This record gives sequence, C-alpha cells and structure tokens, in this order.
Amino acid sequence: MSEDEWEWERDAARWTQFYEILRDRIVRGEYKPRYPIPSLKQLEQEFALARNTIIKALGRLRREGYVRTVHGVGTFVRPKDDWGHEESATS
Amino acid sequence: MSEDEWEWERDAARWTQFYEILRDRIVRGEYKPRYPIPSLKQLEQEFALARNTIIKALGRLRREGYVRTVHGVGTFVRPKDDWGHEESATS
DNA sequence: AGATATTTGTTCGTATGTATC
DNA sequence: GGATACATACGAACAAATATC
Repeated sequence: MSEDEWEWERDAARWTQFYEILRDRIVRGEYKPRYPIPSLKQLEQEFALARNTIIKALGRLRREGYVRTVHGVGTFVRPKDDWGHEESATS
Repeated sequence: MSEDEWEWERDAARWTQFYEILRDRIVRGEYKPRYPIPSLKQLEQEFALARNTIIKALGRLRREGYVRTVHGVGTFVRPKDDWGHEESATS
C-alpha cells in the first residue's frame, strides 16, 4: 500500500492522465465488468486528487462506455462490448 | 438552443459586458427575486466564458445588491428594494 | 419506521499557470 | 508591467439517492 506520490506529467492535464490510468485498469481487467470501481473517496486518497478532478475523468469514461454510474451506489465497469461506444443502452 | 457566439465588444472588458447582461436580465424580470440565477457551470456554457470571469461579474452584482450568494447552493436575485445599494442586510 | 452512514452529484470559493493585449 | 481571460486544480458546503442498522 501507500504507493503514493503519483508522478503527474506536466504537459498533460491531470484529469486526463487519471482517466488513462483508470481506463487501463479496466482494459487490463484489474477492474472487472459488472464490478464497482473504488469510490470517489478511495480514489481521492489513492491518487491524492480533488473530488472534482476525479468526477471529470469519470465523466469521460462514462461517455465512452467504459463505466456506468448509479447515484448513491457506485460506478460499475460495463461489458467489453460497450467500450468505446460513445453511449449505448446496455447495463 | 445554442444561441452561441456572443458578440463581445472589443472596447470593454468581457466581465463588464457580462455583468450588464445579467443585470439587465434581473431588471427585466427574466431572473426573478428570490429565485436562483443559472449556476456557474450553466453560465460558463451559455456564454462560453471562463469561471473566473463569471465570478468577477457576480462579485459586482453582489456588491451592488442585485444578488446574494450562498456557498454550495446558488446565487439568488434579491428584492428590488435592495438593488443598487452597495450592501444591505436584507435577505 | 427511523436514524445513520455511504456514495454520487452539484454548487460556490480560491488559487495558480499561461497567454494575450 | 498591468489588466484581462482561459484552463486547470484544490477545497468546501450542500443536496440527493441508496444502503445499513
């Protein structure tokens, strides 16, 4: 634990780099379809990022079909077939 | 929708022009007393302005008694009696 | 049923870096 | 140099939806 100290690049926005990290974890299977990714609070702590920054990255993952969010519950990885689809209707 | 493309004058600061637009909307009654004006995010989108620019305009509206802001909630139009008063204590 | 905790969502506040005029 | 304006990022307050006890 406490990897801490993420090395954020200076030439790219943090929320974009963070988006890529999460997307990689999904694609690599570290976060599996139908399961929730860590909560905002956990992500805030793991990456030492502000809530808003995380939400911005999740918004992109959502738009691109990688995750689905349920208010008050969590954010879940969607089936592979949905990835990169800019919106679909599947679970 | 998507009026987009506001014609900003070149000879006046944008935040001043924007302040005048909001003030007009209040005076004309488009934004009514006791009701909230659009959120920062909405105003950012409607006018394609930076957050800071909007906040600067709201600061003047606040100082002149047109609106009252509650952190985390919104910015509300004040009663007509308060307009142009450089600060009062009314709601 | 009710109270509390968790989680996501929205809102305003502030600060910094960069670029432009 | 100063004022303006944009993008980014952190912080904080408040709210809504859900889950748990």
